[in-house]
Amino acid sequence: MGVIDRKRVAARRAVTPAPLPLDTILRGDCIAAMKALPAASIDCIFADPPYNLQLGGDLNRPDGSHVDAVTNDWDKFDSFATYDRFTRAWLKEARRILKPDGTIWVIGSYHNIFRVGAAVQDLGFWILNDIVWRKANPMPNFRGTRFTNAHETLIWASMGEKARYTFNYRSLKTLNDELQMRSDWEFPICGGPERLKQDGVKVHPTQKPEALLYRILLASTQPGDVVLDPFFGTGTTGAVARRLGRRYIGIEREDAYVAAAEARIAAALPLDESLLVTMQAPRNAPRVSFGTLVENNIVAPGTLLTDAKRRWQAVVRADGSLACNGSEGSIHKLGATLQGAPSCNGWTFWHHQQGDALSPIDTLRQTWLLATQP
Amino acid sequence: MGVIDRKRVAARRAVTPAPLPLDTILRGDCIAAMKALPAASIDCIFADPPYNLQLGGDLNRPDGSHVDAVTNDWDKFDSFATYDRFTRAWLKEARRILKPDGTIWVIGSYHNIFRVGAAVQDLGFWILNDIVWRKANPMPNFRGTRFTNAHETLIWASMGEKARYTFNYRSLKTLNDELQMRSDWEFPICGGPERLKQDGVKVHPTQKPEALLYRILLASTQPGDVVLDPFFGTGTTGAVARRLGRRYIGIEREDAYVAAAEARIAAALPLDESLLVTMQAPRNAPRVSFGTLVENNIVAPGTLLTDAKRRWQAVVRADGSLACNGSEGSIHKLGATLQGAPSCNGWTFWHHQQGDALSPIDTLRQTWLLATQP
DNA sequence: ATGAATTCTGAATCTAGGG
DNA sequence: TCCCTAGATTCAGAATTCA
Repeated sequence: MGVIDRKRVAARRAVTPAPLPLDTILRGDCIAAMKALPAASIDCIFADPPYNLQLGGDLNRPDGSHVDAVTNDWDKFDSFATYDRFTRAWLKEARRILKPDGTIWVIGSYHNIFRVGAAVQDLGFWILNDIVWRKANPMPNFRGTRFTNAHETLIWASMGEKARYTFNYRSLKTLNDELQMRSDWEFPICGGPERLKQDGVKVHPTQKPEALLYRILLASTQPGDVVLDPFFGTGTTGAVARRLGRRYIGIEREDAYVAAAEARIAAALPLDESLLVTMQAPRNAPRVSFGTLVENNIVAPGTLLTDAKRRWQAVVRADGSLACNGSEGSIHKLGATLQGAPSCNGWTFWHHQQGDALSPIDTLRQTWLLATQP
Repeated sequence: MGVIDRKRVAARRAVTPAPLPLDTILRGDCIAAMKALPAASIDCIFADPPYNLQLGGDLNRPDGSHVDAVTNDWDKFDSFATYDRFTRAWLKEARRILKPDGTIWVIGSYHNIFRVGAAVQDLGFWILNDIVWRKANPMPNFRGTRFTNAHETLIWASMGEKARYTFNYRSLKTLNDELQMRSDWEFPICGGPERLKQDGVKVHPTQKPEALLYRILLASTQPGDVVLDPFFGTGTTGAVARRLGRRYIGIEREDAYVAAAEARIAAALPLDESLLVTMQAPRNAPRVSFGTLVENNIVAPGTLLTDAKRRWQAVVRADGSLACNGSEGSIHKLGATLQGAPSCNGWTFWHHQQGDALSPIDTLRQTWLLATQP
């Protein structure tokens, strides 16, 4: 449970097993290929499995054997069961190779996403969000028989309820003009120069836009992390991973897709490392205690602090504790006590006189950090 | 498979069985109550079952106030297996009492919707659409640990692949300014005078907005059709059905909810036709973040931006943040920091080289809007 | 009375680290 | 594993209070 900080990220990267086939495309069946990868070795998985049950050619049984051509007459229950077996088989392997603090993304439509989501939960993953990709330019419903199918759904899950995971909250908030990123994302469908074509014909029927993978990888991975895509197709995941300084492993069965993906990724330009520095959460800054400021006489014992509305006034004591009206405690504890609140961030609650105005003591901490950090 | 025309609708209404308890609320367990209804007698079902939220401890806002969460007993289930049994039991009864050309709607969140969707498919329903309700004003993620959970999902299904169903395509297109209605709908959450309160406290923790039911009933029922809601709550379905000239049957266990629903429905007035026109919301221009331009490579990471007088030069980073002389932040924040101003419109402050001249980055946003908007 | 400012609240699987 | 403490964290709209 919780978001991973940088120290921990560095520690876990150091133990990444050596034999991973980094930045390559493994040709073949995704379940067999995943079986050959070491356990707990992957930071993030993005999976775009086949959507439509009637595309029988895309289905394999858990043992790897091919499912014979599905006709229009196939029995409905049987086909759902077949799809479920396939889904649970590849998800199980995905779970085996993910690190304990890794996450998995799966994209789908109403044809398959409910089955995928139930399987994700049944296998012990813990859903963090479902994300809606709103298509800016979806294909209309030509016959006027339903609502325009204008979105697809992504599921984002960690390894379990208590598992840690990476979520670059500050980066995403910055990306969204200082508003929390929501669970509904709008992107155009993949077209224009980005859409891979061969002799004027699109190479892959469901090529995903790079903007979608850009947001996914920026949100849930760190530079250097290993991203696996078991349904690699024409390699959108690999191209974006390379641009963003992440390592990728792709798995793909069709030779034509592999060839297109390799050319495409080779042409993708990695961003300069300095550009991959993103906004960091304050929790990743070194911790400074209030006592440090007192010890260094940034705040002298005897200084009077008040809240923003001057309802309470407390005196700083020699050990960095505060005292007010017979109550005492740390900057946090006393703030909580006085307000009758369960908790309180003392850094922003307590203020000191700064000329005519009041200034939160957090500014003193920032000054101290700037002065002491290299 | 297909949309029902009016003649066929008239024919099927003629054989509606007599003993239906129309426009009443049945008090009790939804499965038992449905068992007492005749088979193939209902035109449409709207179901808002418990979501099985599985909340942890208490949650406080950053200002210390407490979040009033859904802690009701009716939302507690032992396990996924228990929830699945409950779901399949009520869906099975729903299927029995629906007419062959009826449809069912179920709303849920990522906690339960995948299980519901899989059950819907397993029981032989045919999913017509999944619909996303985008909340205009969702509760934020206070801890910064995930994406803001800003939507809920609806499943709309017919009785089978070949089943007929009602879809008022023209009505919905008119409602949507002569554009096909899409699968993503935006409404505010239920609040204001519409939200039922008793002594200042909300009567029901999850009251749905009437606008949502309005669109559902307008899309998938005809005047006079019978709409069943097995989780009636405070009767949003009944109130809207009455306004739109549909008949309703509600099922609800909690006496307090039943009483509130009865009073509410009695006060609901059939809607004047002129009001239908005014209920169309104007489509406001979508907000575009600077990050959108970066994600879509309109502005590449590494691009240099300056202010109009070239006093400062900043580099665009991968998450859409800017960096300049050791300062960093969003286009707005960094502009404010450099100028020592409290705020700054980054769109007009920052410029990029355009031939020999400088051009504000707002022009890039305008170009993007023109290219992506219909 | 009117507008500005402040407060309140909504289906939420909502922390991290050390002892 | 439990307990304790530090301290990081929110958006839109409606309701209410204040000037």
